[in-house]
Amino acid sequence: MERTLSGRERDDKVQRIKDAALTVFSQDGYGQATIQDVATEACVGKGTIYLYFSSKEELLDTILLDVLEGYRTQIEQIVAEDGDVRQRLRHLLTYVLGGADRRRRQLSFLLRGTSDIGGDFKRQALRIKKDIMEALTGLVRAGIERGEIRAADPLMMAHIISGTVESLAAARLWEYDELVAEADGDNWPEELAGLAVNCLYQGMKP
Amino acid sequence: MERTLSGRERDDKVQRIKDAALTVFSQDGYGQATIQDVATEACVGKGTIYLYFSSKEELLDTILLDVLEGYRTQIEQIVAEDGDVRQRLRHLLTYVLGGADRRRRQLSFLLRGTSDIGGDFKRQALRIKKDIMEALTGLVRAGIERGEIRAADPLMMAHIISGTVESLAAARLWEYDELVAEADGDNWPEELAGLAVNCLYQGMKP
Amino acid sequence: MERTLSGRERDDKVQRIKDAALTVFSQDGYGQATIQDVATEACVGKGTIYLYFSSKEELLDTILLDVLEGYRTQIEQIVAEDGDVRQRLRHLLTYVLGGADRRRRQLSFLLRGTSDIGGDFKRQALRIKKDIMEALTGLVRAGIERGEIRAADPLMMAHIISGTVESLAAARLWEYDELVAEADGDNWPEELAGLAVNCLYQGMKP
Amino acid sequence: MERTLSGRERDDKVQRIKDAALTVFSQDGYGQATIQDVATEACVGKGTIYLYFSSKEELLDTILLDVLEGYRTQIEQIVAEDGDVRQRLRHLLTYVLGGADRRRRQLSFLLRGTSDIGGDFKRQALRIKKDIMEALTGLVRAGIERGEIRAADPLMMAHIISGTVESLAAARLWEYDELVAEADGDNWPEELAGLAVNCLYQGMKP
DNA sequence: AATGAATGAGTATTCATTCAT
DNA sequence: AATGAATGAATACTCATTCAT
Repeated sequence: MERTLSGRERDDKVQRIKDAALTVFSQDGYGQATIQDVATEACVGKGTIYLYFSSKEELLDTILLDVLEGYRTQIEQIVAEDGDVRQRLRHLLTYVLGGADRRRRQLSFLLRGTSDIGGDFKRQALRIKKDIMEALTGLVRAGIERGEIRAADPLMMAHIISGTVESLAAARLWEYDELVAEADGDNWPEELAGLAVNCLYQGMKP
Repeated sequence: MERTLSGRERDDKVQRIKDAALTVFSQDGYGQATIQDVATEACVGKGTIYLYFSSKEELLDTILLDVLEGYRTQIEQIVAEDGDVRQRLRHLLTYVLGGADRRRRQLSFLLRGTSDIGGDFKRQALRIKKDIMEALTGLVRAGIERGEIRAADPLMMAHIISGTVESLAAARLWEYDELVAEADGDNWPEELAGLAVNCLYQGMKP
Repeated sequence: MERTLSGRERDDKVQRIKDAALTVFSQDGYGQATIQDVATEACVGKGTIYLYFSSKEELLDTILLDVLEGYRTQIEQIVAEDGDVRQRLRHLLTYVLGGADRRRRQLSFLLRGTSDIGGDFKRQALRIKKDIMEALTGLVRAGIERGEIRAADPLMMAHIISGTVESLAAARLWEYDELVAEADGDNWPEELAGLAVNCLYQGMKP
Repeated sequence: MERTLSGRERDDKVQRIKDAALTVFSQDGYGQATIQDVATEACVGKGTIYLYFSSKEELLDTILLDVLEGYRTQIEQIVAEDGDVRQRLRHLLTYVLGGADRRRRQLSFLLRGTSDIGGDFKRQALRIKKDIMEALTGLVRAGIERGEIRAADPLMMAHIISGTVESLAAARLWEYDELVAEADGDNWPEELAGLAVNCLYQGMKP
């Protein structure tokens, strides 16, 4: 009867637990959610979770890093695309604003989730944030080199881009303004992304 | 014969408790912080806190709203100033980026920890966020009317402003990039604000 | 301005506090009732109660003893009356069953209140209970001497009397049977008392 | 793979907790007893109690109802016996007065502590008390039909019986009179029961 | 004498974690 | 490997009691 889980089976179970944790934590908040909740959502026993994660906090850290890394990967990929920078920027915004429930849960995590994390993990999270900023800075630099973007402080521009993305994402998540709340066309994320990029490009000067 | 706290005395004590809670919550996170920690920091007994707040969560909600309202008030004030809009924008950024420890604690609070908040409070918090967005939108509209800003979607521009501010503030708080981390002149917030406003105005188009 | 309460004033206040405690304790139970509840009901400050009672428990003990002593006094008085024993028994029952709200609160105390009392007080309470049983025993003995009651164990008869009284009183208090619940004539306590005494006298033998 | 408590195991544990609670509550009173006391007495962890009872109060209610129901069951059984009513009455008294420590604890419980019970539970408790009174009333009616007992108000007679039993039981519990306190023969409960029944039958009339 | 603000000891309750099966 | 019953550390919250005014 003794049997060892194949790597594939193991990975499936771990993923199921992480998905459940993402759902439950983003719904109730890390503090309110219980391990039992996660276990129930994942259709496993409480004890099983401890076979794969040493503590509730490690579970939190893991999925936070997962989400962050997912973003980094995706953003780095978009940044590395061929073609003009403006198009890549539109991709970026479309990616963050689009996506269905699962992405929204992830976003909810990113935008508020750092309240219960320990110092050891914080460093990794900041490392990833830095990576993302660097990717954006690189994108700006590429635009300047290609003559698509005017020569200005690339890091500041990266902040402007990143901040705009996050602000729109938050608005979408909490639904606090019309720009995002009332968007309902089939491809509203793309349209919104286009609008945002236009604004970013032209600046505020008349 | 009687001994009832005057309004002033009462307010002082309440403020002491809120300050202590802000300090402790922003340091350890709401979940980790204990009421005893707050009481010790405020130099009062545990029970005293419950004379003024019905629960730990009410204390959290109260200071979160306080901080948010403080920001709203200040921002609305800056937005209502006379003079050109560009100058007001610089003020705004300087205000958020500047400030000493207390302001940093508040920021840390805003940018972290909405993981443990309940539905009733959430509505108020979003109401305030909306107010802030509306104030910014108004500022953009004023700029357009005055011919200082080109005619574009004011709400999108407000997002760009708000996002930029938050991104820079977060960078300052978590110290994850050089732009902010290495700023050390006497008036770096102002200089950074100026730089940001320039970028915002001119846009990315070459 | 310094002034000492006259004995009369002092007694009034003590009585007000005891009345309030009787009301509150019998309503909510000693465990649930708070000193603040008692103070509010008595229209005094919390601190004032501690001028006259050293602790919540002493307050409980005091009113329990008060109630018990009131019963003892009343019963000893009835037992000492002139005239035939049967008449005195009717008085006794009428006294316990009759009386308005205040008496009911007292009863509620007597019939359930011994759950939270300490050992030191218990002795006094039992002393009084014993006194009451002795008074009843004496009444039976008097009846036997007068030829009104057949010669049998007087203590057992005292138990029968006392038990009957308590059982009817409890039924009235908790309203769990028709005999008492539906009594509503103007002088139902007397009628019920008469019925009980008849039954007690004639016994069950056919 | 699985490990779920069988019904039997579960019942055993629940019973152990209820026994412990009965012991502790009757010793120290509900208010003074702590859940830790009960857990220690039951040789389980504090948390285990909450696996089977949702609160301290539910535990109290449960054992109170258990004890009451035990009495009801036993009394209804005795009442339903064959043979003459007088004999059944003796059984009844012997049952209540006799019994070893466990029964005394139960009695102590019934006669003390209804000071902390809530409204929902109260109804059930009164329902049971009513059932007991009805059983006694039925016994009296049976006696009347059989010609063993004179025709009189059966409910009043039930009160007389019930009151006598309780009065004697209380005397035994608190040991406040000689009738019960000095009883020490091997079968004193039966003798006392016989004496009581004699008195009840013959009445007080000479 | 009277008061009620302040206090902290005391406790019910929760829940992450363990471990026998 | 998987489970969930058992556990007790940890903590929010209550309230009797004190004491400055």
